[in-house]
Amino acid sequence: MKIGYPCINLSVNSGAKTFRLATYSEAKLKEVVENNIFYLNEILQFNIANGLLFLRISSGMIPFASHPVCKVDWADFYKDELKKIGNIIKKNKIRISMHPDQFVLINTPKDQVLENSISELIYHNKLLDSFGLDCTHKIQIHVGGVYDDKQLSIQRFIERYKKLPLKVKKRLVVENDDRLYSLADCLFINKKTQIPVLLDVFHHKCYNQGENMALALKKAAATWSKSDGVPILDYSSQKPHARKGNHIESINARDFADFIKNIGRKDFDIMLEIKDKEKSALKAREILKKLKKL
DNA sequence: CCATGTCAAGGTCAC
DNA sequence: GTGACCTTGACATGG
Repeated sequence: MKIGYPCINLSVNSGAKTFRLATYSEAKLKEVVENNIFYLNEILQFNIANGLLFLRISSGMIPFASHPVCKVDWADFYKDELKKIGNIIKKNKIRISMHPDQFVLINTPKDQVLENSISELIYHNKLLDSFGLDCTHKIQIHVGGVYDDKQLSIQRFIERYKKLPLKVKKRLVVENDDRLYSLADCLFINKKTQIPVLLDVFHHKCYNQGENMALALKKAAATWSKSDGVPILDYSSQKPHARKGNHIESINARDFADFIKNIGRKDFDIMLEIKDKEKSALKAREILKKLKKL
């Protein structure tokens, strides 16, 4: 069982940079990418030192990678640096995931949105390929919008998924959300496409079809094949006194321990979507040690 | 130097 | 109708 956190680390100087489209230049892109690769290594070193073997890499690694303005063959230009990072990841058995932005919607009715989404997915896959990582390193997306007709929108997801490049399909997993598409919806899509279902534990609590957590875990895990690796979970909890769906600032030790008791002997890698990032990830590791899960 | 409006991209819903 | 929210605030202009 690996514990991870998303994109940035608040203990080390994360240092990742981006810039505005208006100031785009090839030189600027190269400067920022070089910077981002350097700081990714800093985060990896922190993780290795602290036993955090799961990491979500920011989609902003290569700014504008999928935008027409970007003519730089960054994968080739930085191939040695990217391979070096990949070797560190592989040597230390770290698992990587990515989560494209909210603009990636393969079930959209709009051609332009679909085109942008596919370009963005190809970029994510290319980055993971550039590290030399296999397809257990996943890209997670949501089903998308409802567009006033949920059944039709699910059907569109299925058809669009089938037409994606093979390598993208092998990396993609679909995640239940907190309002529109539940675990049951994702499982239906899995039946038609075999896409693995990533269970977001918090979203499942927000929106479900009555499956208790133990059953939800079992059903989601069953959609992952050997080549997909250990099933991944996203874990968070409700921020007290905030709007439903807001993520908590720091992990609640008792809730997490209670949750872990549902998983039985099954293995999962857990991504903590919690505001204080690596701090909660370290706490989670301590809790797992006490429960003898590590 | 610092405050703050704005940033490639979508869609939903609480208010 | 607006704005917060979603994996993450950071950039850059104007004062």
